[in-house]
Amino acid sequence: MEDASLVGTRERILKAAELLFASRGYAGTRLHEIAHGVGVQKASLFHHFASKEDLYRAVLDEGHHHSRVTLEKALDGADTPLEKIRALTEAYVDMVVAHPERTKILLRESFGDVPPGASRHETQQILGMVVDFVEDQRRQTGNAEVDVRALLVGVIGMVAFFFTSAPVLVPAWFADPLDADNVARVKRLATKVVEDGLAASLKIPATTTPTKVAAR
Amino acid sequence: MEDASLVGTRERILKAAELLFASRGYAGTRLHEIAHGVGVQKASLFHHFASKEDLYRAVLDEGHHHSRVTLEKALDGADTPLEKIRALTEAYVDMVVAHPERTKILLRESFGDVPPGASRHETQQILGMVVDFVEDQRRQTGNAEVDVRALLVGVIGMVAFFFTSAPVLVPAWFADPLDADNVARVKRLATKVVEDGLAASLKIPATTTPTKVAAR
DNA sequence: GTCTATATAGGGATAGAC
DNA sequence: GTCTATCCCTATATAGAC
Repeated sequence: MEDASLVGTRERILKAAELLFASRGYAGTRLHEIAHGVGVQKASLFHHFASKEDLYRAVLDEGHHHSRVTLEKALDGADTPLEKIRALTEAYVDMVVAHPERTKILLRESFGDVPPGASRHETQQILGMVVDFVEDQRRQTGNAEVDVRALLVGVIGMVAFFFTSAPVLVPAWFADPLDADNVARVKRLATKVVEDGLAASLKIPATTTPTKVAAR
Repeated sequence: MEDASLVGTRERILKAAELLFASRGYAGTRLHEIAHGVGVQKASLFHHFASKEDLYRAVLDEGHHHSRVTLEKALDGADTPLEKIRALTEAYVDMVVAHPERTKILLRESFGDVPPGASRHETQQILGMVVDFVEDQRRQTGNAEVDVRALLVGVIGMVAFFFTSAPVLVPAWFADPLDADNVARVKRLATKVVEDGLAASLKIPATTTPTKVAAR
């Protein structure tokens, strides 16, 4: 972590923009709010970014890049297929927890909440990467009965929604949704869903003893 | 289903507004688009609703009301606790499938995408109703190890994301996401997650034979 | 109850001094 | 590279005829 005063204005704008785009959406965010968040005048933003749309795309690109790197690293860092899948799942949860705003923006992307010009290309590539890997494994075992895509989409929805939306919807339910307990809880749930879902396909032993969610 | 020409203009406005608010969000939706969807002039909207915000709230209220009625009906229509929980899960999936736009709007609500005045009161009440029921059952078995709230939030995220966001994100993956096959698939996955998650608490036998997702 | 015309405000973007 | 001042457009909302 570097001293905030040492990072360039461009970076501080990106950060403030990410925060606001996440909570208000593209159309709902006002440039003067972003400027205010940075502590600068609205007009100054245009020195760093050509337009609001350009700024949004920069935020989006950063998110895509980070996601891709994180997931690739998880995939490369583990050895066996089972370990890779576990690493992938945990890395995703960790990523969401570490960057809930970014996650929210990517979720918004999946709502069609994007400026006119933007495409879903990047996200599609990243999801494709994950699915390709899992399907590769699946093909080797010859099992065709699991829909990897549906499972992936379901788990993403589960994890992302839990950490980004639940706090807004029912703030009283999870005092601090990002605390270690909750993270562990969701990680366990996600891992279980993934592994049970893929058990038959990947010859993973089903983890399901009737769910005992151990206290921390 | 009534003839479209027989429903009042107010209802047709609500419907067009729901569609647009769902896909573009509150801030991203223009009143003239809604008017165009109805086939009427922009100014005419103000005869039926005092303001854009008022219209949005009406759409939201309708969604809340329908959700509450649907879930209450599912709860009342089943006998044993296990059947009630299954009915609840299936009813939720069916509701999402039948009204993806409404679902998207409620998801947006959980993003904080609401006009200044709105509150999350209604949604909180509905979620509370479900949780209260499940926790009631849980208390009778004395098991304290499952976090019903986390499970509920997770499943909602999984189901809602699958049907509303996945089609936008990766349209190529699910030719028709709302078709019977996909619905069955998700229903099975959701039911499994719920029942495995609650198995220990409700003395439900764990369903987990290593997941075999039967072809239709 | 719907229309045309218009008022008004606010937001994105630019000009140009410093 | 940041500021102040301003342009210009669009979106909500209103007025008032039909």
